[in-house]
Amino acid sequence: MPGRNGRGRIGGRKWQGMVRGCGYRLTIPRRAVMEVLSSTDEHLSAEEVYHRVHDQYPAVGLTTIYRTLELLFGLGLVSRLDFGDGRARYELSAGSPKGHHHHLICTKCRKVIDYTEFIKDELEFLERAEKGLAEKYDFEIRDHVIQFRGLCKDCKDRNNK
Amino acid sequence: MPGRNGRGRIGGRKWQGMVRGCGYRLTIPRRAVMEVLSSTDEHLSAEEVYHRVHDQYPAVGLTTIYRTLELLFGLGLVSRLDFGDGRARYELSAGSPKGHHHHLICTKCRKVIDYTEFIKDELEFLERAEKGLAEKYDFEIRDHVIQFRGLCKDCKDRNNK
DNA sequence: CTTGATAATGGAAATCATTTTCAATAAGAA
DNA sequence: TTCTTATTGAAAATGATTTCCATTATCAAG
Repeated sequence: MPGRNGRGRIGGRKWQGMVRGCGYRLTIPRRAVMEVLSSTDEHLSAEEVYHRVHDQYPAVGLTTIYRTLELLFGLGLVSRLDFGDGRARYELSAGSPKGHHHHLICTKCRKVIDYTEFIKDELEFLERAEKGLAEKYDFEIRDHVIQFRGLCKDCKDRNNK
Repeated sequence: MPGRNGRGRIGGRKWQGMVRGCGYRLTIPRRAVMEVLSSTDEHLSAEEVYHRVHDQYPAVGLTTIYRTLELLFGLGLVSRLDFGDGRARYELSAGSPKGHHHHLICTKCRKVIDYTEFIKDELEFLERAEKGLAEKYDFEIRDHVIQFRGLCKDCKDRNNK
C-alpha cells in the first residue's frame, strides 16, 4: 500500500501539538497542507500544494496556502527550499519519510535528487563547523543548507553530443 | 588608499579575455558592473549594483544590469546568492578579494557574515562528497552551496531580553 | 452544547523582483 | 570609416508572493 508514507502517520502527528502549543488554531487548511506534504517526497511549490489541497478542499484559497506554509516554516515543521527556479519549494523537515538528506540539483533541466549518502561524513564536518562558527561569531546556528549543483547524466550527455 | 581592492586589479582583469573569448562584446555596462563588484565585499542586489553603476554612468539602465549579471553569472565570473530575502544577490566568484568563503546568515536581521574558517575541513568533506555523488548519480558537479542560518549575536540577545 | 472574542480565511487588488519587447545605439571586424 | 549585428534602455508584461478587508470558523469559557 504505497502512498501510506513509509514510516507511517503524518510526521508522527506531533505537529498538531506543536501548532496548538504555540497558540495557533488547528484548521482545515493547516491539516490539509501537512497531509499533502506528508504524503509525497517531492519538493512542492506553493501552487502545487494549493492544487493538491484544492482537490480535497476546494474552498481553500491560494493565499491561505502561502500563509500556512510560512507559518509551518516558521515553526520549523517545514523546510523552504530554493532551487533557483524563481519559486520557493517546500518539504516536511523533521519526521519526513526521507530523513536527513540534501539536494543535488541539475541547473539545466532542474531535476533534483535527494541524497542521503555521505551524511555521516557530513555530520562530522557540520558539527565541527557549527561549533566553531557559533563560538567565533557568537551565532546561534539553527539550520544549514548544503546543495550541489551541476549537470545530471542526461543533460551532461546531451551537452557533449 | 582603501577601495583599491586588496590584492589589486579587478579580479586580475582576466575577465575581459573571458568575455571577449566567448564572443561577447566589452561594453560600458559590463565594465561598470565588474568594477562595482570588484570594489566591494558586500553582497549586492541587482538594484544596488544598478545604483552604484548609475552614479558613474547614468545612462545605464536597470534592465541591462540584470542582463549583465546574468551573463557574468553564466560565465562563472559572478556568483548569484540567495539569502532568503526575495532578491538575488551577487558577488565576484573567482579572484574575489575574499577568496573561497561561505555565508552565515541571520534569519532575523538578515546580516550576512562571510567566513573562511573551517574551509580546509570543508574542502576535504566537499571533495569526498562531490566525488562520491558524481560517481553514484553520474552527475557533473559544478558548484556547491553551503550556508548556516540562525541568529546573530544581537538578535539572539534581543530574543532573550 | 451555546456563545463570543478573535484568529484565520478567501478573493481581489497591490507589490516587487525579474523578464520581455522593440526600436535605437554602439562594438569591433573588415 | 563602414557595416553587421550584439547590446542597450524604456516601457510594458510577467509571475510569485503579500496585503487588504469583510466574512467565517476555532475553541475557551460559561
